[in-house]
Amino acid sequence: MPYPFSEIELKWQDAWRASELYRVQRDPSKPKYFVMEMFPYPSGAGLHIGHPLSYTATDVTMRFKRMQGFNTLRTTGWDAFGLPAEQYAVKNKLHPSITTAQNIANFKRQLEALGYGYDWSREINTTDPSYFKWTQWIFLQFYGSYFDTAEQKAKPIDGLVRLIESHGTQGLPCATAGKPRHYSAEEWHHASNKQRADFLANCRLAYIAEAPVNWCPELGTVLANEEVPEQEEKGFTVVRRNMRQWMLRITTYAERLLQGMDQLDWPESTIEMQRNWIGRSEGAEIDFAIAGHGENIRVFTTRPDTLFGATYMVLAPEHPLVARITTQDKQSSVEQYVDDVRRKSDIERVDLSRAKTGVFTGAYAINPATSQPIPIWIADYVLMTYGTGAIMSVPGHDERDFEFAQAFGLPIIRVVQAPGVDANEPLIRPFTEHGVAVNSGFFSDMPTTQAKSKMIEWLEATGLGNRSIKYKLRDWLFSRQRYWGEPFPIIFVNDGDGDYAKALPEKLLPVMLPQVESYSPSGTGESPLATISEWVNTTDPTTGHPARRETNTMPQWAGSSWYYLRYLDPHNDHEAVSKADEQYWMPVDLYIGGSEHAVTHWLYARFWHQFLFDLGVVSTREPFVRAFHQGMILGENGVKMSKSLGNIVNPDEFLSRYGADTVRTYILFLGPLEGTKPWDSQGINGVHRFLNRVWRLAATEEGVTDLSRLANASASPALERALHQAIKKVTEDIDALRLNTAISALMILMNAIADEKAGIPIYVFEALLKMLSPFAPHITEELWQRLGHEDSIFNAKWPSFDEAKTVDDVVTLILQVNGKLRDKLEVPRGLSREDLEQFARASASVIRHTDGKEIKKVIVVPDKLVNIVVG
RNA sequence: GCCCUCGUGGCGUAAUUGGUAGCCGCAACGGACUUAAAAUCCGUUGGUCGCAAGACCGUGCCGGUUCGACUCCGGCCGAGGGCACCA
Repeated sequence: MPYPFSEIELKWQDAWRASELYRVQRDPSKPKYFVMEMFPYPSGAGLHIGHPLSYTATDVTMRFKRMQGFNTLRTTGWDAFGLPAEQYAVKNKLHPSITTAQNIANFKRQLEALGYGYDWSREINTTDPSYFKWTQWIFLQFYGSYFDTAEQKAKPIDGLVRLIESHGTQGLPCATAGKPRHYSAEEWHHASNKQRADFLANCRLAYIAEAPVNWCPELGTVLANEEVPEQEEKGFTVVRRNMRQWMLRITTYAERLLQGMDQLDWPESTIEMQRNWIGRSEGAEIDFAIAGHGENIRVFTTRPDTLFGATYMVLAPEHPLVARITTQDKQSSVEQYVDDVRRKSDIERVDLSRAKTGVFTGAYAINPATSQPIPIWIADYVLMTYGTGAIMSVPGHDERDFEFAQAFGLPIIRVVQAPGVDANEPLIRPFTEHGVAVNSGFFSDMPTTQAKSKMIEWLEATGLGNRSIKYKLRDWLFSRQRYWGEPFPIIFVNDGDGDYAKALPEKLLPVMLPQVESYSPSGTGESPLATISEWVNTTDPTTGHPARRETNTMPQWAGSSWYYLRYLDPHNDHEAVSKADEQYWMPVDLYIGGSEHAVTHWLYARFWHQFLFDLGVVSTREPFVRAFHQGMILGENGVKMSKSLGNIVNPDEFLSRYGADTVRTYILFLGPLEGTKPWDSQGINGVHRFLNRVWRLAATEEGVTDLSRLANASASPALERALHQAIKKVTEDIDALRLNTAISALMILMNAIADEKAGIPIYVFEALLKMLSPFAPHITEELWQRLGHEDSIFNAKWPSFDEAKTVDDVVTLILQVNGKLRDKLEVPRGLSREDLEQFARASASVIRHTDGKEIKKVIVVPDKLVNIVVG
């Protein structure tokens, strides 16, 4: 009969709730530890077995750190805006806040049943107006800021306005979108509100742009990326269509986001992924004159050393110069091509297997190195969104250019020599690696690295170009055409001059979602909010002019990009987080989340945090010093759990059969936290047996306390050693999140206790309980109480170990001949090399294998092994 | 195509980071207890050969470095994840 877990677990969950055991406050006398997991989206399906993996890992860490004397903060909340609630609302005409509240209640019940030590007084909910008020507030800060390119930080836009008032808009130290028209100080003075607003819109870190969305004409709605395949399967068409969107200028932080990762204790693969996502490239921008035009084409290249090999140029079809340089006779073919490209879907465009396409514009540029005319083509393999939207093509040393040149019979010349290849031999494939420059005028014979920097020097000296760094990272599309999201605190004012965007004053936050009749899409692609004219039409609260509200809503990322800060001060109604709380608790010491958030969520949150750092809202440059990805738990058949495969593991079943302590411990025992591993419903027996064995050390199966096995004595040397080894291993393993081996170490200690013939020393048993308590909090708290303790085990001190007591004074000496194991010997620790060698030579087995052979060498590793090498 | 991670018993895994491969569990088998079953406890369990002592093989495959390689290096095969014409 198993121990009475259900009774015990309910008892302690109630007791902890009543005593507010996990409620924490700032306490400058103690070091803090702030641990968190990715907060959940409260879906209608409830928890599945994957959720408790990261939650239990953080719970273990919290309890462990707490017992080590840290003031530990752990809480949770709800990432509750988002699509499923909205879709449910569309179907059932029920406000999403109602289903959200139901789902949260259900999730919370399940989390409590698992015995997690959350400080529920800090629970947050992204859809709560008291929360999203501050999400909107942060958006207003983005809107009210520009990025100072000289100081590499965000600053209030008011400062920029003062600069413009005195100096005009030329040469502002400010990252802008596009090429805005310029104003002198004088012109600015006379400009209209709209003109000023339009200019400043280009400088703000939150700005409006036309950006492509997934438009589904049949449904009359815009689809999220993850909805596209689903709807296409149903036979609906999805096309790219430009719509007015809010963007966040994350690109200005590219360099800082890159450099900030240097000090982070994050999975190497995640840092690598963020690095690739940011995609920094060093190179040069070079101007090519267009023959017969006054204008230049500016290109970006990472291989300026190959300039002599540029035999043609390619512009992106969307490049603004295309229309101007195309010659009369090429007009129709160019227009046809541009049109074709626009029609092509994303999937088609990124299909790498398809042959290169493009057309000649009829125009020529002058290669500034060779002074030779080279044809200008347009092709869709050049993207308008990267670099300058134009390239110099060096077919000899670039895969794509080579392919294109072959397809259209363009000249291919060699300007970088591969080792051991004749400089004049024709290229049969592009040589893209580094080598030595050839056929490159006075750059010839230089190794690639040197040729690059010399070429840049030459370009800068002649004014033809300059050193340049580009990033793949794009600005963040920050709006959705949906109902269930944070409304933007923005209105479009019409003061007779035309519409322009304007921030609502802070005191009008939060901007609430209106009640609507229908949550269905408006049909025009706009959000359902656009259909509510009494909400949309308003007046500018400062001037009284008529105005319209922004009808887009924020994406789900908005609320999750800063929630960790709100945990620190969740009820503050006059600031997002107080300075005192932020300075005490930040940074997050450990953040456990799935790898699906490795780039997006963690990059976005870092961006917001760095921005808030510039504003002085937070005092750390990075939010999460240590991050960790839990792996995935697969179904019993070893494949990903899914509804359609019917292999979803429901934790409720195991909770009722084995109890929360067993489920918690087993889920971590399954394997390394970061690994992907299948669920095995048989294996849980082992952990359950282990907890039962612990229970029976101090109680009967029926639940009656029985301390007869315990004794107020000291442990045998073997048990004493096992104890100190276990403390060492469990302590180090929990710190390193090797939770599976920590549990295994506890089982080994349990086995050693079982082997103890005399009474089990109480201090050994108590140490076992303390070390087990982060994993199995209920059973250990219960036994702790039965031992006579009045205070919670989680207020007890984590056991410490004595390194000297972890080692035996006898070691197993390994005897090898030619590296092969031949004998083992128990010998006292600390023998000299000579003594060890003597033991080895005396071994019968060693003698048998060395007999009659010449001993060439003897390797002795003290306290470990002797290896005799014979010829 | 490029980048990253990983390949160990029937299964999940472990191995002080170059020094006994298989710890801890699951499953299986044998035994004790029981009228019986469950639970519990004790034992066996990488493979081949052998009565045994023991020998040989064995960490995806091939090669290298080393007295010694799951661990380091090179090449290949396989699985998973990320990126995707980024000049």
